[in-house]
Amino acid sequence: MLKVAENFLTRFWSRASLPVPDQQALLAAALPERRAEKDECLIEAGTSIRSLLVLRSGMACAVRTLSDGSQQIVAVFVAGDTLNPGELTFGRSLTSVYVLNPTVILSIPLPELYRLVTHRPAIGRALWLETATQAAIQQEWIVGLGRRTAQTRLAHFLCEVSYRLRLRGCNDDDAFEFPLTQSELADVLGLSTVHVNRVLQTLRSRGLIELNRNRLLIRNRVGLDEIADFDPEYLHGVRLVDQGDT
Amino acid sequence: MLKVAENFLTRFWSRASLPVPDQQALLAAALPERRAEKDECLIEAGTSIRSLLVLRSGMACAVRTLSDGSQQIVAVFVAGDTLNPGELTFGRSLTSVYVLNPTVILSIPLPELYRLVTHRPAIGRALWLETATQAAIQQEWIVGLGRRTAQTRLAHFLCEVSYRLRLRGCNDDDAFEFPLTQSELADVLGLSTVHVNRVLQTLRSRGLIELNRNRLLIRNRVGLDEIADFDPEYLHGVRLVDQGDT
DNA sequence: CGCAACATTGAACGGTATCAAGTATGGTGG
DNA sequence: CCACCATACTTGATACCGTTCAATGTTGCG
Repeated sequence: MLKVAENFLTRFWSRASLPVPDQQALLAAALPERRAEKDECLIEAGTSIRSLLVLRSGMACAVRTLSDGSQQIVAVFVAGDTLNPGELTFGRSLTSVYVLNPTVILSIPLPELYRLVTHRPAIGRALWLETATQAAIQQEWIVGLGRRTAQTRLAHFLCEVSYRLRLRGCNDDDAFEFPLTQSELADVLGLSTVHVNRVLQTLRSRGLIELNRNRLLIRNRVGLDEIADFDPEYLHGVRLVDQGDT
Repeated sequence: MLKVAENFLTRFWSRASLPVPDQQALLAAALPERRAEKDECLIEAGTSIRSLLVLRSGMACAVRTLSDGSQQIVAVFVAGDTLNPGELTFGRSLTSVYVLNPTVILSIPLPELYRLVTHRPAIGRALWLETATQAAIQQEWIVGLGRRTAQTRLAHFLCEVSYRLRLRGCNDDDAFEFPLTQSELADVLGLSTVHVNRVLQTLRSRGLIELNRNRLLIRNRVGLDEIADFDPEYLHGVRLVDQGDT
């Protein structure tokens, strides 16, 4: 009974990635890919949504700005992520999305997308799954912000980004491009830039990481996982669109 | 063009609540409603999901327990909320869900649900929307945990719960049942129980709220909204199942 | 009545913020 | 090629918000 249900579930959700015909349909409906540069604003908070955005390469982040001018980054996106799967359902965006380093963006206009979702239910389910995956990541951030120390929080974030890049095949060894400034890290972790700097240095002095000029090298992954209290169970996303194809 | 798109969107998502025939189909597929008492565990972390759970009345919360024994509550559910819309897509739960006060639970077995979703796409979209709504609430919590003071965080949480209850029609005046202990509030807000107590008292002494014996009375809503930095824009959920019917 | 859970209070400690300099680093125009 | 500037990073001193520990008060329930 349980076995049957699980098989059915696997077929229903198609965990690995969207079936190829559905992917092709999505790509066919998309506008031509376009590049975006660092600090470019892809989605402005409060604006109505006109299309689904997919990050083909590079990184981006979603930011909330408070009335006192402080900021909190509520999501970081890597290649392959969908930038606004949940916001589609609201019709307007609650956050602003900014580019962190040079990226390539795929854009699918909403009317086209809704037509696709209607005729290809797997696409709708994939977007739902993507929404749920990002929600799971956010839950983990809540746990960190609420109950973990600055050091654990930072280490955990580095582990998460590394793991997510690896899932997408962008991170073969333990070194990768890491475009966030310390000030942006502070806005991710709910810390001051000064404290981010100090915590980074303790991680460096313990031989766990190297970080400079937008590159992160994990020297001791086991040690980092250790102090990060990192368990990747919560990262079971789907690849909406495969990376390889054009 | 924009107008057309928005009308289409409204039809596509049916914002208010699920069409009546779909609701009836859901209710027909559900097991008989059952009661659950305080502290009962509805979903255990790490367990595989067997059914969709809907809270018909009462309150519940989703908890993550860390390796050092500390806890973080990552979601609070009120009457009408779906307890695991996103977890459906994973097949297993990342959090434990506990009952906060006597509740009534509706349970729809997964195989039935998938059959329904296949034949009634509006149900799948409603669950997607519910997932996105809960994700939006979690984003707001991230902002609070990262960038707001204890006082603002607490006030904001009280405003949020009050607003959500009002959306569901469970909160006509400004007083309502509020079953969370100070220790549970601490686990929501990422604070110690001692500090929750002190912040509560400053809110009381300013004449903003009264809270005792599981009842919360908001004496000065405007003042509370003020220090809470509360903007309900992020709460645009859907009622998956109306409250009135049986 | 008496226990158990919850709430309240005080004192001392500590993690992190804030303020204020100072030091790379990289890009730009002359 | 250098002087200049902006941005990012580093470092120290001080203050505060919130924690921890410990004790006491309160409420409700078997």
